[in-house]
Amino acid sequence: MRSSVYFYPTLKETPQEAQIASHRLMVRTGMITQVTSGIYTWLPLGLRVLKKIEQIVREEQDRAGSLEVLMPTIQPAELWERSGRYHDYGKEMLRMKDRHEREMLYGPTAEEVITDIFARFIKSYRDLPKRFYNIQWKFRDEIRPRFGVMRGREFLMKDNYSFDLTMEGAKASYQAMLEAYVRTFARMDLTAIPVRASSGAIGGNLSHEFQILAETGESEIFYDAAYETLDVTTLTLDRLQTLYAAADELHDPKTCPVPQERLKTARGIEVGHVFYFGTKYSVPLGAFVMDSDGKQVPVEMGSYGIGISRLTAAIIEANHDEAGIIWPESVAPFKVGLLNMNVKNEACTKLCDDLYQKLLQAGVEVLYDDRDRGAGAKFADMDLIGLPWQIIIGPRSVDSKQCELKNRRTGEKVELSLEDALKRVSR
RNA sequence: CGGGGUGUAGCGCAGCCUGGUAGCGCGCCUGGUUUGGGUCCAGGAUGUCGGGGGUUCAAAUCCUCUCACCCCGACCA
Repeated sequence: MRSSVYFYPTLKETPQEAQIASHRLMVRTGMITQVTSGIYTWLPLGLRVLKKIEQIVREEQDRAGSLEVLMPTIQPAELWERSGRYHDYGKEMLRMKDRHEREMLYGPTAEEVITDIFARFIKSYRDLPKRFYNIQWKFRDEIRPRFGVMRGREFLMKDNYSFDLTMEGAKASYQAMLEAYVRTFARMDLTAIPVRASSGAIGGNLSHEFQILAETGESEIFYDAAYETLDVTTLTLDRLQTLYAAADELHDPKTCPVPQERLKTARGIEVGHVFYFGTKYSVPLGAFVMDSDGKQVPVEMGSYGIGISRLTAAIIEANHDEAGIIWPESVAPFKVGLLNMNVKNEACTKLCDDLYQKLLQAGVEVLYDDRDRGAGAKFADMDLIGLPWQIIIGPRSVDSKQCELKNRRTGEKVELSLEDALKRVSR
């Protein structure tokens, strides 16, 4: 993509409403722009990141044996009256009426819709287990939206719902999701620790939140120091249940089993939440199957959320410096920034254009800064946007046939041939 | 919802106390200059001063109502 035709309105100054690093940087890089409180437009650069995160989440959900569906953003109140949540949910639910005066709502979550679908189509234990997920915009009319997309009112969430015949089956689903989550976050270079949590409005009795440790996290968490040396890739539910980690609302110093010297405290950003809630929805919404004895039994359910739009902000919180964002390669909007130091120098521009074409042919996602701007402005913009690699070509490259390759994270710069730079970023 | 704050050019802000021609920096446009860390020079454009009502000869400024946004808290994926 050429900068001259792309759209990423970068700002030198920080808009006053942006208080935390991720919000500041998302606005300054032109990833998002606010429409009204807690509601944002995703501009091209931000949307690329959002889609990459979404795709990683999707791949890991698929790998875990879940089936993607797409449920609507608007739901009828009637469904929620059946589950009993229409009145319980309170003001956080955005309600509206259609032209026939029927009560509708902008879905804050989708237990009712998916459970109803299950109930209508699945009748036998032989069809279990089943897990359905969808990646869709949700709306919760937060009391106080803040921190940009970290706590927006409209947000993109992956929500997965598991249906099992037995509680043991439900625990296996829960375990599968735990594993999927660990893999998902690891692919974004994030370490998210699962902590015990209250199950809130969704209800149930087994629940973990995935927290990314960050200064600006909204919740305080308490955890066993053993977490710090934990190999999350082999984490099982049983092992997890022996470890102590709790968010502030569940932590009680009097009953905490961890000795003081091993108890750690930190702030965390909740990026995922897993629940087991048994038959809370299957009974009222009629999600019963016939078991092998010919009896109708309600299915055991769980639900599993990942805040995709929030993850964008959380990744930035965990990956930035004074100059700007430092994207992990897996979610970077482009892998490489190509900087033409002097667009009026024809030989220099030809070198850049040629390398740009080769990068495209090699399938490398590249943002080519071909604008007629000062060198300093280009460096500053590129550091701000935080693409993992920068290839810098100037008039001096014309004779030397060398360019500079800079690693945004380490700041390391090396002089090398154009061919070697191409090879280096193509792998 | 309680407490606090802010609305003046696209962005960041000054002006308001003490009423009298609406300003600065960045950005934007034109021309030139510069081109390896936000070049420099000259010229230029851009405002329902959040909105309504009031006081006054005169309101960005005073009074009043209202709207929006932000921060702290309670709440929460």
